Amino acid sequence: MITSKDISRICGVSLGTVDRALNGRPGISQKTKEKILKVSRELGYRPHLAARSLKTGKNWTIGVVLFDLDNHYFAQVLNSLVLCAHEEGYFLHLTLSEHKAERELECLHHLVSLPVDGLIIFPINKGAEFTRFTRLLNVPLVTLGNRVSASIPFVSIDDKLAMGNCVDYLVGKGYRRIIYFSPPLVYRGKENTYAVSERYMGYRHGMKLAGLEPVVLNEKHPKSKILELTKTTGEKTAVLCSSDIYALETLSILREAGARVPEDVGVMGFDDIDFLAHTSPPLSSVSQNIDLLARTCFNVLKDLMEGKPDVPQVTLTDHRIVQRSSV
Amino acid sequence: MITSKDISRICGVSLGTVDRALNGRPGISQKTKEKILKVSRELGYRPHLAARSLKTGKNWTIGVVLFDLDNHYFAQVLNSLVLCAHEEGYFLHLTLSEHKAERELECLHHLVSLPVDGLIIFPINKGAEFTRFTRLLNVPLVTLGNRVSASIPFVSIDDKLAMGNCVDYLVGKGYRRIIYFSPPLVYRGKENTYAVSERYMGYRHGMKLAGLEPVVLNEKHPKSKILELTKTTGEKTAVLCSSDIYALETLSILREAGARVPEDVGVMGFDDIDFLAHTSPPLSSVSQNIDLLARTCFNVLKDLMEGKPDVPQVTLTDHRIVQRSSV
DNA sequence: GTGAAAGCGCTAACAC
DNA sequence: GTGTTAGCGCTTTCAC
Repeated sequence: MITSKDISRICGVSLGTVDRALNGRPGISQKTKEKILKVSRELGYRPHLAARSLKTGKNWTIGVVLFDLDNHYFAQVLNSLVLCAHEEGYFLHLTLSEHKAERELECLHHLVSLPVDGLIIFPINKGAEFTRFTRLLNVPLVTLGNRVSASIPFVSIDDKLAMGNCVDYLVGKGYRRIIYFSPPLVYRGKENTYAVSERYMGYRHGMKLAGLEPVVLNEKHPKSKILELTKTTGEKTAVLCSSDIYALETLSILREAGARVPEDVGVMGFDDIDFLAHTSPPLSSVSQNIDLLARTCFNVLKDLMEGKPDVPQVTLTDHRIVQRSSV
Repeated sequence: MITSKDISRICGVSLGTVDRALNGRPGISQKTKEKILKVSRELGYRPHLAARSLKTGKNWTIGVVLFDLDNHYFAQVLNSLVLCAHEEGYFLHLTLSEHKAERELECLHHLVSLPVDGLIIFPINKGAEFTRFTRLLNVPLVTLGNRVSASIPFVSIDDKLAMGNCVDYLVGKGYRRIIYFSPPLVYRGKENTYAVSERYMGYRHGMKLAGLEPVVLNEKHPKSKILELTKTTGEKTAVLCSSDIYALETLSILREAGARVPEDVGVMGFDDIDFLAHTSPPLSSVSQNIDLLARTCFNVLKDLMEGKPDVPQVTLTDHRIVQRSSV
């Protein structure tokens, strides 16, 4: 690697002069400047960014902690985050917690030690202890999707409202039996399930308003239960899923059992991952405007990094129901 | 942030002693060691990794350049790469080129300047000039999927062989008209389409061996062409796609037109992204064992970083045909 | 307009 | 066993 010291030696000038040329600072003659720039171009000089950061305290790096990229939704979010960050000159350091609470803490510790200028996480930890932990990190941090506490900035769609809208939408389509399919209860209590809970509350609330009886499905192996619950009863029935992943699963189970969607049973997802238009029938879902979500998240983080006062603790972005033909 | 200097001041010892305690080097009494460890634990001391790297020359960071995460296949690869890297103590710096050749060069420049210890890229650039460019970076580099030149290590499945296997498989199933659906020609020439070309050659080769006439489809808006080509002709017909993305598109088009899959037309994908089991009918495809691919890629890079001699320039990992019910 | 020197936080060689 | 020091590559202040 070629350093500014090399340049200074070769050009027969001091380090200060090299810096003036390279970083466009005043106090240098046109002639020496050109010479230095020429030499550094020829030698392919590139500043050692870590060394620069060490000196300036600015890293131009954001640390990201997700649990995994299995769910394409997170991959889409990550994709948008990389792009937003890049527009502002930042780069991303990516870590995955694999749904392990302890691992998430390790990831955060590591990122802070790098160091990074800010953190974006989709947290699985929760509670007062984790809040204290994040405060001790002493790095601007924004949470996505799962809220941790009132003191940690949070960006998401309004999951509760969105799921309530889904219920309204289904009711408007004439459904009277709306079965809610959400993740197994195993995770509850252990993991941060804020988004999951919000969506569930939205469902409960919507059902209450519609005067309908909630029916919840959250087995690990839901096949028999789904088939039992969706047996034709004369009432128009739909399975409303807390995530597209479950909607895909439901669709497979129903198809295998020979049930027609949406004629016999309606199915609706949530998150609107890219593939839904290609299922049969194309799945209706709730779209999150991921670009906006990522941009908002990044902007909040930027405000925090710049020390702006009164950064909102909660920022909710839009959602909309995507009508396809599964309900 | 709390530094080793802080610790040394608080404990009333020198920096050298703090370092001996913190990094388990010999030449320190049990007593002072314990004291230093206790204090640093209490203060939540974390070494400044960038400063350490500046001194040691080892960064424990791998730079990654992908074009995007839209195709879930790349998200899955990235997921596996993060996990492999983590097992060996490495972290990933992620950049996206968005299919822009110039941007890919920028990403590489940036990553090298950070600096990183190694690079994993899914290249869109190609040719001698790019080969020279990567050599000048002077950082161990492994390419995934798209090969650049004989001098740059390359890890992938054997795309040509795999696509040839697909043809054999379809022929074995009685298909006599096998239409190949691959990306629009627009990219050819501009972008590195090594993987795409290999797959295409595998198709041509397989068809030749089977004594069948190749039919290729690569329009940007393939709808009318697909419907025309798959009109029942008495011959058993399948659409073999160069990527699952196209298979999903084909499936949608056929469904919309009322064609039955696989009764009227067979469809087969390539890459086996997670969702295929959930389409209707579930899509047959070629599975890449992504974990193995990622691990292999990382191992090759590790060998390069450790300066091992005779690191293979080409490493091909396994593939297998996943039989579902679309053909 | 240019040079010299200090220092970011860390490690490691050397002195005592 | 412990302290001192130099230096990784960079920026920045101060002196000339």
